[in-house]
Amino acid sequence: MQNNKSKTSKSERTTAAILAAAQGLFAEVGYERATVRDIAARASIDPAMVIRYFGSKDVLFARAIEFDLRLPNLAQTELSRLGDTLIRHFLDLWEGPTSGGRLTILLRASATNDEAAAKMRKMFAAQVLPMLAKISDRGEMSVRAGLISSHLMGIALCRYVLKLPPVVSMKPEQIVSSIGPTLQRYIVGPL
Amino acid sequence: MQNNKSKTSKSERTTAAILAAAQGLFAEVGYERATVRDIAARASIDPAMVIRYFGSKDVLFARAIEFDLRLPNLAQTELSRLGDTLIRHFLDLWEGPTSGGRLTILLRASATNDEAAAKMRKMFAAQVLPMLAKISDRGEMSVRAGLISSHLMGIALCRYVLKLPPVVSMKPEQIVSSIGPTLQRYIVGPL
DNA sequence: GTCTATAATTCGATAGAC
DNA sequence: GTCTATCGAATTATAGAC
Repeated sequence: MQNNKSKTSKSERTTAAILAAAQGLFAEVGYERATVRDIAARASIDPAMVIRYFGSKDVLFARAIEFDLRLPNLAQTELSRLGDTLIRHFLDLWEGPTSGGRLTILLRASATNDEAAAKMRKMFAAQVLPMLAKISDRGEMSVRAGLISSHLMGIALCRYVLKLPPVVSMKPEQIVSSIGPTLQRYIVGPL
Repeated sequence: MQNNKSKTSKSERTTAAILAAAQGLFAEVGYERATVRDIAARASIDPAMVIRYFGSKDVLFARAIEFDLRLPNLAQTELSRLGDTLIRHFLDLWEGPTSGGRLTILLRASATNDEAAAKMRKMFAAQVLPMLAKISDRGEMSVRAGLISSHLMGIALCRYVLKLPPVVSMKPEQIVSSIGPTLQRYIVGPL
């Protein structure tokens, strides 16, 4: 009959619903506490369908954290505003609708799941390091990248996972003006 | 017969062995993946003894993360060296034999376990905030504490949990000289 | 494609012999 | 105090009816 209003088949919509439900639950409670049953319930389908469509919980998890970072092109950024641009982009990433949830999943999981921690290290080596290497040829760029990543990951941890009150209630602009200068120094200043 | 070479009873030694094994496993794989059976195996005792001595896995976990922070007395520190002193003490704490393991347990677990996350928030409110309040009456001390905590937690996460190569291989003195000035600004500088 | 029923493990926790 | 045996609940995953 083909009387669906969209071009997506029912199975495609079901798959998407499962994935969305899984991302939500993984982000909220982590890998181990997010059961297949709970994911199915949130997607309003049968638990058996989750396995049917994805094969296993492990595969579903791998799919849920699958994405690329889309870092900003700092090569086109005014030299004096590198720090500001970096932290602003970071906040947009985490608080945007697309990747925010997946990043929270990954961060939460990487504390106990080695597959997730490995993905973190891989993203660092494959994306963060090259991005910084492009804008500066100062020495010890990997150390600089480490310092920057540490600060940014700490913000994400306190704001989105631990929910430390003062960090949660800070407005994005306040974060930018406070942390931007620090990142600026880590990029081009003295160590 | 009382022919033990030490004054500690066997039950006390067993309890200590269980607690040590639990701390090790909790630190390595987190709360959910550390099973009572594995903990017992590491302590070379029967799984039933774990429950007998501690009542439940939850209680055992609570005992494993039980400690106080012993923060430095910054009130006696030269004003210009507050940042240095803070990061140096932080590193000593994490890399020392006494509390390092427990802190790793707590950090790892707090990503997925709400009890652990609540303890983190409690430690922040009960110890970190008052410490900073003592040395400065500038405005927005809770924001300053949040910035400092974010950076420090990020270092711990990248160095002891995610094991990001450049952060792991940094020497303590390099961390102090890089991050000290940042913390100094977060304590007494402009936001 | 969907769901019921259940297999196969694994978990924390308990009962009771010794 | 210690260990064997096991319970009951929860988990992922599968088989098969519809």
